[in-house]
Amino acid sequence: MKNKSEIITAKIDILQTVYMDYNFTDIEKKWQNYWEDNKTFKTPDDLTNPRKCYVLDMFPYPSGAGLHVGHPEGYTATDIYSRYKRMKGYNVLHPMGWDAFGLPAEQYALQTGTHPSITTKNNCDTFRRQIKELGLSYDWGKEINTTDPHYFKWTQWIFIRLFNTWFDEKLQKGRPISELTIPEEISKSGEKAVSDYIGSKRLAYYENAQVWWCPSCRIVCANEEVLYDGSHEKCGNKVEKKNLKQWMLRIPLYAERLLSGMDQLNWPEGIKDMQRNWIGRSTGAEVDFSVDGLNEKITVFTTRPDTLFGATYMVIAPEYPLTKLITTDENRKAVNDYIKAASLKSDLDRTDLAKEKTGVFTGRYAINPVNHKKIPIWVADYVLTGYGTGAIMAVPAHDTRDFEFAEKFNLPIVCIQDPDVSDPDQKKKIVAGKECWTEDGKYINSSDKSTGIDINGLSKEAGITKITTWLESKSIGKAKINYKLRDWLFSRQRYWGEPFPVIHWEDGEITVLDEKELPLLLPDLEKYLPGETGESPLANATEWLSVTDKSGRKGRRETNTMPQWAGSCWYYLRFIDPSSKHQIFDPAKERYWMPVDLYIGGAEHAVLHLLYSRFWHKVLFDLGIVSTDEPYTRLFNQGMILAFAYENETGAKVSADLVEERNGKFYNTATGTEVRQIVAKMSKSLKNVINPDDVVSKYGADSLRLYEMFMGPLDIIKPWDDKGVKGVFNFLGRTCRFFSNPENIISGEEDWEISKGLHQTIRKVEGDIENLHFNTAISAMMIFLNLAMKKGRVTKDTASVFTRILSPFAPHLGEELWSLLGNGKTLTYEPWPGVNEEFLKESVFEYPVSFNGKVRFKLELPVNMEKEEIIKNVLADERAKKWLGTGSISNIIVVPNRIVNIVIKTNP
RNA sequence: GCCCGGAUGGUGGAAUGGUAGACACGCAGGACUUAAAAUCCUGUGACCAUUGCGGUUGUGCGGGUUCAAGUCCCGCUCCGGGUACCA
Repeated sequence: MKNKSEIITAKIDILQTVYMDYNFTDIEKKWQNYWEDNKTFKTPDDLTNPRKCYVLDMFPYPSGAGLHVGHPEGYTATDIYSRYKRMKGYNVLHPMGWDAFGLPAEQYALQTGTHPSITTKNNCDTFRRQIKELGLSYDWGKEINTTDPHYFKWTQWIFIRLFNTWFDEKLQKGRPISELTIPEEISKSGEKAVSDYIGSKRLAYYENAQVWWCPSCRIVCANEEVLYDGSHEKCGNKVEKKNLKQWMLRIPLYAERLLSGMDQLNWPEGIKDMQRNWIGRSTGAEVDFSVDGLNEKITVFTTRPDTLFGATYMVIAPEYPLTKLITTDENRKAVNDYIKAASLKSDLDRTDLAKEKTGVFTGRYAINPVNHKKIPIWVADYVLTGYGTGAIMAVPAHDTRDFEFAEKFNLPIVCIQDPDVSDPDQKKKIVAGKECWTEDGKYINSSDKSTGIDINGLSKEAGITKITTWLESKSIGKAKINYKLRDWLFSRQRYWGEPFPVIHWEDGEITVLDEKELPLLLPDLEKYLPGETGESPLANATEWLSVTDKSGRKGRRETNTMPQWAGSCWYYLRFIDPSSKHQIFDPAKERYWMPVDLYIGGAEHAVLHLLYSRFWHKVLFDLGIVSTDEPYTRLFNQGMILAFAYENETGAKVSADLVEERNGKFYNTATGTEVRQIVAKMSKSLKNVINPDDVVSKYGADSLRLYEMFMGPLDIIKPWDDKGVKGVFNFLGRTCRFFSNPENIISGEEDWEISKGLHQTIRKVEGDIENLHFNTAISAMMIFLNLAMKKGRVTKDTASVFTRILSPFAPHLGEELWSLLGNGKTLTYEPWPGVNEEFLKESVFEYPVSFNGKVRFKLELPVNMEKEEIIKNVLADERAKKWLGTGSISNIIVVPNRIVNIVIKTNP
């Protein structure tokens, strides 16, 4: 028997467990289990629904560190969008998988002997668990893993297609190699010439390439990975140049298609610009300079052939093929030393404007075709082999870096453009070649009797046209479009990557495997260490390596593996039909789901991944394998999430666990000195890494999701602030307590103000989801909750509507409230509430009345009032008289339902 | 150097050329509590005035367009990211 007070306490306890507490841990577990058991997010098989939406995340590399708070940012955004689209009646494809080849698993294998596949599996398990705990609505039946042979079989299959495709420049289209016409003079020259010709057309080719080699990682680095100081981005050690046989892909052939395809895409303009700049199209001309005393010519690319008369010297890159031939004996040692020194510098280092120009004279001269003048040929490392022809003509009078070089080495400077400057002294200096003039001007000093060309007095456009036509007529030059984009180096000397389905035969022939032989599996190895010479670890797999064909010809498998890009170039296609055994995917499904409607990921992939992926997609499109020309219709880049970090007066970083806050200031607990709070990338060394697991256990997954969306616009860089999580946690707690309390839910007619607020909220949230403005959507829901709490009660219909619009953001709480409202099953497929315009109509508007642009008072008037009436009412107001004072009205602006502005002229 | 972003209270941020600072954090005060936490209520750009009404100023800096500018234009500064002596 209990006494009275005990009974009361017990009652309160029950009430609290029923509706007073926001018990997120139980709620989230319960609904995650429900979704899993009921396969709630299984992708619909019905391909007749015309409304489809393919929502894709950039799939993660499953690192050993587990999920980072940066991951859920994009994942939550796509999840909200997916859940919203389901409620809008769309068939939604929203998958997740693992980009699991890569260096860390291999390095771990080197250290411990653990096979990378084991490490990878463990990491994937951790990632999957963490992602599931966030309540993300992925169809786990569509999970893929790039290291799974069922997956990389098709990566190899695509490689074979790249190998067997050539680009028809006339049609601007990739075509099967069997459709390549061999020119007669080539077929006459024998089998070798024919196969060389075919090889020169394939999109994938094998060639000796000079590459950056990191001796520490024993890996070739892409140019993009070499840092300013010549060190490797990944490990920080110095890299060096090395010649290795490499697989290359001819991506520049698709430059025009990659450029024009972007016009119709709904991508951020900044990202499109970055891709355009990376492709780097420039129009100009190629001009041949003959070399004095040798039967050779050097071709240069220039965007300004009109400045040929100002070309007073020529520069070739140290790696230029003719450098040795051109160099005279007396200059040979200096040139050789220079080439050696240049080979140790990174491109960034070589091309840094702030650095002192270096170069050596070859001892040889070239002939300027416009005036037959002899101009010296220099070698300088600021000219790169990768761009243009690896040789330039220098016009020092009108190019600052050529000018600097010419001044330093005392080379002639000839001004050929009339400078448009008012200062006569400055003009004199420029014309005399003592100062550089980089703007345009009418040509001077630009004619020659011996060649008959004269462009003096012409403007830039006319000059370019005239010179180019003249060069073409003399067959010493031609108009040319040049691209910055280079062939893509597509092989790595690694173990943990897709093996190339390629055999090198003893007679020199290179063949690809037959489709039936795929997948070509990785051999099991005991040693994962690559050779010091640049040999891949696969060279250790002696049994796997050697092959013999039917006629007894011996061959060796390719030992390079594909880069990590390979698997991520086409994964969005496999998600469509991941278990397909005998084809890459079912074409009917591909036609239904493609293109990807929304693709969200980090801006760090703005260029490389997205460009490579678009390139593969276009090849597959040309071959009729996919049905769309572009893979991703709409792209969005989330901004990085940073964290607070601390530094002392000298700028030295202080570990976050050594910092305490007192009265808004921060102190180093070890030294007692004050430190400054800054915002920096999360890193182990700063001890400012936020683990999503900790946030989930403290506040719940819904709070983590909501906070990541509430922090600010999705695309900006923003710092994580633990205090901020409390704000959204409070909101969810209030929501839970308010809507789960039966006393607050009434039947009958809804209060007009609440209805109005509710429909405003539906409209705002809907528009904001479409535009990915999740922060303001959440704020709109907070405003509604504040209103509802002020009013104290809402109808069941209102509760039902609010629960549904909240559910894409906080799905666990959404489901819980939905079931408390008496619904038996998930709200995933419940219809998105419609907006009733009746509630949004206003009868009055509170006009801000301003005088000379400054708002002075407010006046409520009917919305449909005529302008004249409004003016009359405003001027009749006592307060207007005060602000008019003694001034006279010169104008009155009335913007209906917006503002009234009275312009006053002050009387003296 | 060039390209792309960005700069709004103590903090994160809001604002179709039309009331700057929504929403939230933090802070201050109050209620509840033995107390604390939690929760709820009120206030909160700065300056001046204050009994009350209120006034001045304010979106990195300097100009401009406009009846009206955080927003558009021109010129800068600083910060972040990318990066090719790109000929």
